[in-house]
Amino acid sequence: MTLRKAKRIFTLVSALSERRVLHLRDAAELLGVSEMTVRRDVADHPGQLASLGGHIMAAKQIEGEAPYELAKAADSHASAKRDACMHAAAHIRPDETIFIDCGTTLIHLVDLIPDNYQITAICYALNVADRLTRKPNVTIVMLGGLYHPASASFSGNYDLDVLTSMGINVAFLSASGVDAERGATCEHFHEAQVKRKVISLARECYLVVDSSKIGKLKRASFAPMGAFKSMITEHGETLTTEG
Amino acid sequence: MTLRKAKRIFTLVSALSERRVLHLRDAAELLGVSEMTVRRDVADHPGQLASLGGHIMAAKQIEGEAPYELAKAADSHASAKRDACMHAAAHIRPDETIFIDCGTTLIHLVDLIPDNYQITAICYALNVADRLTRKPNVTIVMLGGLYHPASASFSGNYDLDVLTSMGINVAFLSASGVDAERGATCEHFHEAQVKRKVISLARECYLVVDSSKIGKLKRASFAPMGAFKSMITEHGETLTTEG
DNA sequence: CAGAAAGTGTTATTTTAGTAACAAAACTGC
DNA sequence: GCAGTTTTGTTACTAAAATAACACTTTCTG
Repeated sequence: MTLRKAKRIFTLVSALSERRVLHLRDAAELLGVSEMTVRRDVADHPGQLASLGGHIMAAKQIEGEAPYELAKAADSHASAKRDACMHAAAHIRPDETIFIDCGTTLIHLVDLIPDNYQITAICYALNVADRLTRKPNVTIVMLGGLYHPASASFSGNYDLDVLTSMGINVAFLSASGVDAERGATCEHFHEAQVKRKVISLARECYLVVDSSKIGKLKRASFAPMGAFKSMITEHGETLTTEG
Repeated sequence: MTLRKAKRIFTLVSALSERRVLHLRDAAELLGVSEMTVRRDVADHPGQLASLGGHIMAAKQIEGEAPYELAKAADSHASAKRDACMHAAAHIRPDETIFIDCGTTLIHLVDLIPDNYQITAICYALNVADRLTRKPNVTIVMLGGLYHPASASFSGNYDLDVLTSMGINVAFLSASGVDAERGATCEHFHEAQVKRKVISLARECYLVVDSSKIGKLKRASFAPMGAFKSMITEHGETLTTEG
């Protein structure tokens, strides 16, 4: 690839980081080349650029496998997750502080926060934070640390202190495995650490999962079922036995 | 709007949360209506859905004013910022730990990190973190805290301790104002706090700005020019007088 | 229940996007 | 500088998308 062409690609990618879509016509003008050349440039860089109905955009924006690695399995049971979150949303109340767990399940819950609710939301996953920024009246508190691509989440001891200094009204937790005997489990140990801390601090905890998780057991255990006020799936809310 | 139509919109929005784009044809089939009706549905809900060359997608995905408020002024001096970052990129070395400041300038620097470099990157802005996740060999450390939409950055006292425990080889700082006498300044006080801490810890600090910032003075002062090894603009590197 | 209004599907038409083929220009290594 | 290659632009063509017009159906209203 020539230097000139590489420069064009770079200019395009840069332009797309500002304006999300660019019409072929405008791109051609921007680069000072013909539309055909832009088409060819885009076709030669399927990893970075994509063309869609005369417009070009960043490939990541349209390829399913989005910003985070976790997108791989994201779509599985998506509608069940969404339905579960619709039930969970009933526990979101204005002027309260909520905790939103990582994973792909609770993303849907963020979308369901009413725009007029004044909410403080605590999270520790990049995809959750990103989604929260679109809510006009939500104050976001993020727990930082080392990034884990598998769950787009962060881990760090320092931030657990932040949690202690906050009053959490409602915590929405997700899990990769739910077992009546052995409780809720997840894949990553650093997540379990955060979950446990949150559960110990929050006034109400809800486990939000799609029903495919029931009966599964994963490596990192973080809570017995009794720790939750209820388990919420696409079928509705189930009070946990301990009450 | 009829209930039927509302249901269709919901189905569409849901489908788009899984697959990012949906062809008109597929959408029509999914909804069991004609393509024309889908077109009309999309046209009637400009806030949620958008059509682009025969494909429909979530409006937010293509509307410029994206995830962060800072997108508003993002494009001003974009090419100058990019050029400045190309000069700054010369100071990125493999196997080192770098700090990347918030703002729209250093986003370009992230794009310029070579894919084969094993880098640890510390940041405290959502847009920077998001961009960093696309780099295959970068370990990300994020400083969390309270989210500030204006700069997409986080602030919190807790996280400054994380910095102390890390060895920072190179810090890339940005600024909204650069004044030979009064040094580097920015808009937000919480940013200045982080910047100061980083400058006190890093082995090498570079100020990366486009030249439009020179001569300007903003509210929050964070360092004299001598604190930086050099100032890098689109015109290249300028050694600061103190050396 | 009649009439109006809104919603939907079909067809025809215009516009735009995608493709292919070839010629012109620019770059490459002698 | 010259043969060969690559890159780019132009044109003509094909496929697809956007629009408009109209007929038909459903829903709403009094």
